Amino acid sequence: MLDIKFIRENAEVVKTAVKNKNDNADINLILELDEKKRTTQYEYDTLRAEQKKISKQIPILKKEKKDVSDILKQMKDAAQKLKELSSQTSAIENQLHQELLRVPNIPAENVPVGKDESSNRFVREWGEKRKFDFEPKDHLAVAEKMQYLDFKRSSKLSGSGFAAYVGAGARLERALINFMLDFHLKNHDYKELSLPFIVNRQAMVGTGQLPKLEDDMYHINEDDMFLIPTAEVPVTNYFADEILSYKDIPKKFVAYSPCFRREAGSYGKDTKGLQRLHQFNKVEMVRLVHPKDSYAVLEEMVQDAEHIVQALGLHYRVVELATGDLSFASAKTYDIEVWAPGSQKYLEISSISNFEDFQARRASLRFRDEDEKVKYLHTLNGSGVATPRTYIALLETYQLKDGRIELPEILQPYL
RNA sequence: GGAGAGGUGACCGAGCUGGCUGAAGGUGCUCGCCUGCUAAGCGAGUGUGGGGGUCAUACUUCACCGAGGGUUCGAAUCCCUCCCUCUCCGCCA
Repeated sequence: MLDIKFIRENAEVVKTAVKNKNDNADINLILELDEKKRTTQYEYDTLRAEQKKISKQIPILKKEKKDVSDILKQMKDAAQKLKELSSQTSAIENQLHQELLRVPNIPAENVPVGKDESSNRFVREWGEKRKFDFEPKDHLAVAEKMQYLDFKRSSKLSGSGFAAYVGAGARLERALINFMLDFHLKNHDYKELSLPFIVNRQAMVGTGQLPKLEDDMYHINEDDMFLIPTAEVPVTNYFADEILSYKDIPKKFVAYSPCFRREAGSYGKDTKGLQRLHQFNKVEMVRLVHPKDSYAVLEEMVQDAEHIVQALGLHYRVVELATGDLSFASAKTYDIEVWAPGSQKYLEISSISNFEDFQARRASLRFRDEDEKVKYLHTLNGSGVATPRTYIALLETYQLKDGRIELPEILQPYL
């Protein structure tokens, strides 16, 4: 969420940002509601102050045995008027709040402006595309030969968009998760969290999935709860509504979770095999940091994720997202795309974002700084990394001519 | 699911026979004093959010005592609904 004061004073900046993000939030409506809210509230505050003042006199007058029936009568009218004003104010306030929750975060200054991923900026790459002396198969073909996956049977259970990992194939998936968690714990000094995979509405609002992206979330009607689309949600909201001390930060967490996404409106788009699933596993990094550090930390997190891909010996490239490709809540995002030689394309396996104070404001994540002032934290998160597409890259990169695969040494202890 | 207890400021904890309570006391924190250093001690200050006001302070006002309603001139205090925590019982693993 953006600060209403900031919007009030920088309306044009915000409007440009909204446009660059291909969003349609109505800033004029917000300004109007803000104005209206302040007027109504001022009226309420003034009358209420008067009411309190007079109310305080009543017991004193009574003590002096004076007649207060006139005052009481007059106060009754004031009370009625106050009731009206207060419900008016809260109605406006509510509407304003709902509108504010729909305003996207402002892209950071150096983010390339552009309407979609075609404007993304290449940052760097690592390794190179593996060369084969035979025609490399795609991951589905490899998986079939190895009997790692069974989509026919998973669809019997849950329809399309779900995977069944079988035998050594299931083990490889689990190996990846454990390897990545251990790697971050040992080499990057993260603290592991294992949190609920089902969260309430407030948590989803806190990280910015709601209200805009509700259609893409799995909702449990009976309890008004949601299956998490990423561990970012429970982990980031972990300290919601608290005021930490500057001594308590930075926080550095890594968490494994399954991720549930309805992927509404993405039919047929790169959905083959493991590419796009309604349920997949991911190891997520989350940082809660002092505002002055967040951009340095962003760079660090990209490298934390890169180290994983490097350890697996997979060729990848890093791109910086253009404004139009940034997510709703993000101010700046890097993607890591791994090379899948069988499919002959790069697959996004990690998205690392700085949200600045956007999520912190929604979830009320604050800290008391050295100067005693209460400030919003900056939040960041990044995949470290998502398993299905890493799985694809592994199968395709390490396949042998005879159809078997030879996985990197570093995974061996987990297999 | 049933019975009981409870949810108050960064934290702990009073108040809960309605007005003098934004809220005692303590801890923590900040500043000062004291101390050879450390610890202890002494003094002062210290809630969050919004509005008005100011160059900025000052000042002023409103909201907030789990959430939402209600009663009342006036509610942390009374009533209703819901949520959460703890203890016991039941149920399932």
